[in-house]
Amino acid sequence: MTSTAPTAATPEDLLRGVGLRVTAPRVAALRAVGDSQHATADDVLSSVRAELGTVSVQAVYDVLHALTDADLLRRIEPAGHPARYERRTGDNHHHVVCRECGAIGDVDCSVGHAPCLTPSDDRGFVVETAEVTYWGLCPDCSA
Amino acid sequence: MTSTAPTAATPEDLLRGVGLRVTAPRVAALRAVGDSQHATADDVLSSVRAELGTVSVQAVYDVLHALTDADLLRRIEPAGHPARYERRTGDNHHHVVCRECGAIGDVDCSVGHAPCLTPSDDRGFVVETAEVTYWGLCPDCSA
DNA sequence: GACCTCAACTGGAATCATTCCAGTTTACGG
DNA sequence: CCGTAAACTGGAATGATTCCAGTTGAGGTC
Repeated sequence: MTSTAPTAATPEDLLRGVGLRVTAPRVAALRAVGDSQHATADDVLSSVRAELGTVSVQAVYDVLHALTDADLLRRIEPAGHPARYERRTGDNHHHVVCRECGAIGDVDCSVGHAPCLTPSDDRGFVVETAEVTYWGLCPDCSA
Repeated sequence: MTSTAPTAATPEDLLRGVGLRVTAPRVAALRAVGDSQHATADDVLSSVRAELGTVSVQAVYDVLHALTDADLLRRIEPAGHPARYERRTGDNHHHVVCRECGAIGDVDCSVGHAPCLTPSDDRGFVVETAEVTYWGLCPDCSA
């Protein structure tokens, strides 16, 4: 039982919706990320293998890339920790990352309307996105 | 020797100031990072070797860690790119990172007083720092 | 100014997430 | 039901960084 959002679309529908072929690894991966918040590629690999049997490492990376490119998943890459994936896309929310174990929590943009979104001086860069990361210790590790 | 203004501290003074032994690799690394803004470990390795001859890879990583721990350097770790180091520490300024080449620019905190510094909901995490990264294309790569 | 000790350095092997490659399978439009 | 591009397989390679065991040297002590 997943989040009963207005978009209660099945993985199959989601894939078709963005014009991607419906394959077992993709369906399984999409479900795996939905079930466990902020799963790593390795987590996804385990889940998918548990469900389907033999699936190559490469397949999972391919799938995660395809889904990320199609905006069905969002990739989070905290410095010093393997990348993690989540289903919440589109809303620009941020993350708290545990320095110890790499655990991640979602944080909605506090000031309401994307605060730091425009740099004071863009240094000639064409800025596309702003990303806020909070670093600290998760409940478990701060014991 | 000439005891100059406190702001114009030599690498040697900086090292002694934080209680670190003064060694050739450290002095050279400190200078290398100061000269080229946002140098990678590899950049530093090259500079240090150009100055001193043979220096081990490990020595440079050790040095960069020691200097970062002592707050003489700040480490920036942009997702998908090797870590970079800078001399500006203490002030919480942020960075623009080029998606293409990994080039980095400094950005002072726009809204003046650390805007997103407190998450709306800390999820039980003990939050220590907030980090803002702007992603885009540098002047060269946006051509 | 020689001595001692632990921090710092050497060099080579190992790690880990991720990607590259060449060949095989499969979804799905025609 | 067929053909083809897109997906997947499995194994080797990459690249930044770290681990390890042994050697060197900075700087306090006498």
